[in-house]
Amino acid sequence: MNTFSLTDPALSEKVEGLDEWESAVIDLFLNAANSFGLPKSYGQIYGLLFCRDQALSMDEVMDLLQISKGSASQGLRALRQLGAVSSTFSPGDRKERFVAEIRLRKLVSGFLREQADPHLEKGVARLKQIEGLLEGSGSKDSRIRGARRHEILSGWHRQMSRLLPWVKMIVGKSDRLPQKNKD
Amino acid sequence: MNTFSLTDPALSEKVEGLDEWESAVIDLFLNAANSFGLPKSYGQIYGLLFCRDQALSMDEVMDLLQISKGSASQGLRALRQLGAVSSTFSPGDRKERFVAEIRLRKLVSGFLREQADPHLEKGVARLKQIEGLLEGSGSKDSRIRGARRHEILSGWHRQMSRLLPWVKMIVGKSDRLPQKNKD
DNA sequence: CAGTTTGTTCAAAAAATCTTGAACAAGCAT
DNA sequence: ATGCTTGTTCAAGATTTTTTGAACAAACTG
Repeated sequence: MNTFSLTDPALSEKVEGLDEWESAVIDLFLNAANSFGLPKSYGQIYGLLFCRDQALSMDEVMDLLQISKGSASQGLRALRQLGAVSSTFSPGDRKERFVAEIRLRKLVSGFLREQADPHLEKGVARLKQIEGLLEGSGSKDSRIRGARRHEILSGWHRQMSRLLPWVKMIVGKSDRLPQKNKD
Repeated sequence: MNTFSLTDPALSEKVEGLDEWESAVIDLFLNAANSFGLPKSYGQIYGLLFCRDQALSMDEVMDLLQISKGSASQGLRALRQLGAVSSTFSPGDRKERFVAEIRLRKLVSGFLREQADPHLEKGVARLKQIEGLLEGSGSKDSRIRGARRHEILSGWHRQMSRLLPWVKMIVGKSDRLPQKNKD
């Protein structure tokens, strides 16, 4: 299936199957991933797939981005978990192939589902823990102050919980004016 | 003004001026800071100030959290920059004292202003750069594909730009029903 | 079944990030 | 001015996170 030998010396300079604009897009996503708290390699992988029309195999991702097997494997898995890439098995080929999800709404809601929602849930637990600690030690003054803070945090939690669904709705809906989109 | 000597040996065990619930709240913010991509110490500092009614000096922050001068100084400066803490100079005292901003809307809008807005601006530059690169090298096919991707990215940028104002509005407004708030 | 191909895992190396503390600057008080 | 207090800076050290690649498992192939 592979038409050239794995040890072909002519291959050593075959790097850079990327157009300039593709490198720029990949770099853009690298930076974006960084500021979302995701590893740079995730951004690179997503960026590469975003640029391409056809699905790429893990090998191709490794070659084009010059990253290790481990990074490619872990990155693709995490991106699929986030809903940012999906994979297909073309029949008659054992390779799994990957494409980027390009609907912003899907990306955002996947990100929120995986990152924000868990934090909100842990928040509930934390608030209960603090509530418990309030009975314990400390002066009466401190306990009153603690109760106030607990209320504030509960309010924040409530507001954030209400915000997230709005975000999911607003993004991908082109404001609120109905407008053709191919979603 | 300071009633005890700086070298008072009785002070060496005076650590832990924190109630249990305060430690829990500080830990909560430590984790929150982490997931927002901010250093843990920023979270600790904010958490401590959040717990307290009176403004604290940098020294007090250092002592109570057991962090270094450098961390305290940088953390407080960054938090002020984010609008998460504000400082006052009480007359007759040379120390600067800090309090936490507890209005969620202020916190969110400060965060967005400092973190999201700059990225959107850099995004514009990046898009223009890609646009330029599209003229350059690559097959005609590639250039068409690149132009498509550029459109998609522009659309995303537009949507994110529209989203942020909504977030700033929704948070702190208790849904959209008018309701008394002391902002 | 032995040999391939494909993908995962994880411990160790590399890289990025955060923290520390000593040196420094600025301003007040004596 | 001299000494004290307060706060900043930044290079070096500590810590955390990410990447690598070799060993492994699974599934197909001939």
